[in-house]
Amino acid sequence: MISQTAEYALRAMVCLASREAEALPGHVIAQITQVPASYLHKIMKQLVHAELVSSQRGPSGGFRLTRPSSQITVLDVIMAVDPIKRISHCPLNLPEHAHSLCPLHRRIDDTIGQACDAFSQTSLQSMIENQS
Amino acid sequence: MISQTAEYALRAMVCLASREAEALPGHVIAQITQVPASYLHKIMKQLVHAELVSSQRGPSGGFRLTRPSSQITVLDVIMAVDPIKRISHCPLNLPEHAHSLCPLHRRIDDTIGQACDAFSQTSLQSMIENQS
DNA sequence: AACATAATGGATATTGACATCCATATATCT
DNA sequence: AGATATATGGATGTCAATATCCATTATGTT
Repeated sequence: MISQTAEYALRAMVCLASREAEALPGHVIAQITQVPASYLHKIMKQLVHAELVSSQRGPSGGFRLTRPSSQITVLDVIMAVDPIKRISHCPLNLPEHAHSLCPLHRRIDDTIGQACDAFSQTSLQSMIENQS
Repeated sequence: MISQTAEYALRAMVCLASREAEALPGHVIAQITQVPASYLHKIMKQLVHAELVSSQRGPSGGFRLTRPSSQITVLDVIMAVDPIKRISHCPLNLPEHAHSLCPLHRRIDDTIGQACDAFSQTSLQSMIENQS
């Protein structure tokens, strides 16, 4: 459903959300979220690039959210690190399906759409009640 | 959302559904569905093992559905070749999440569940109107 | 019996996601 | 200025999913 990378990114973002306004260094996030530290750095870079988190080098530096956790959705995070691809045309490339998907891919894409909707309606804030 | 293998399996099953009762050899299915023939054989073997299709060797042999297409769902096909895994426990293995998922994984698993529901409510038959 | 057709099984190759490592750049503190 | 802490960038390694290939087995036809 979602990739390992997206799972890691979500853990890191929930971790940051639960300590809002505090800058957390990468190795601390890695320790808390159980994500391999060296790989997490790759992911954090993508989140910085997507402007979901800001970074600060040097002592007492680290990462923090750029927006309140209520304004960041699960979908935002997923799309930043591992974009969900919608099916825009039938992979068979048949001429008769040029402008509308065949029933199979119509159905699959609808389901992808439902998942995106669900993820877009869930903010990070809503995940930090009771959260470790 | 679904793996390449599941996509291939679905194409093959829809292909068989649209030619019900006729045995189609693997290379014909491969040609129609644009799935690499040698890889398709691997997949067909899994579908046979799951008893969604039966196979017949020799001349005029091939594959055919074991049940009417109205009684096979998209989920049946996906689970046969690439089982969707539900999240049964928090991957962090925290003691406080031993018996209930944390909000993040609760949300993700709910979405997986919704997708499974959608796929389980869609029969192969419903995909063969207008289908090539 | 011989032949042709088709599935099955097993070994191997390719590719991309995941992961590690090391060097470098940047910032803070004393 | 020097030392330390931290992010960044690039090269490389690992592994599972995907894909290919060839030999073997089964079945129908002549």
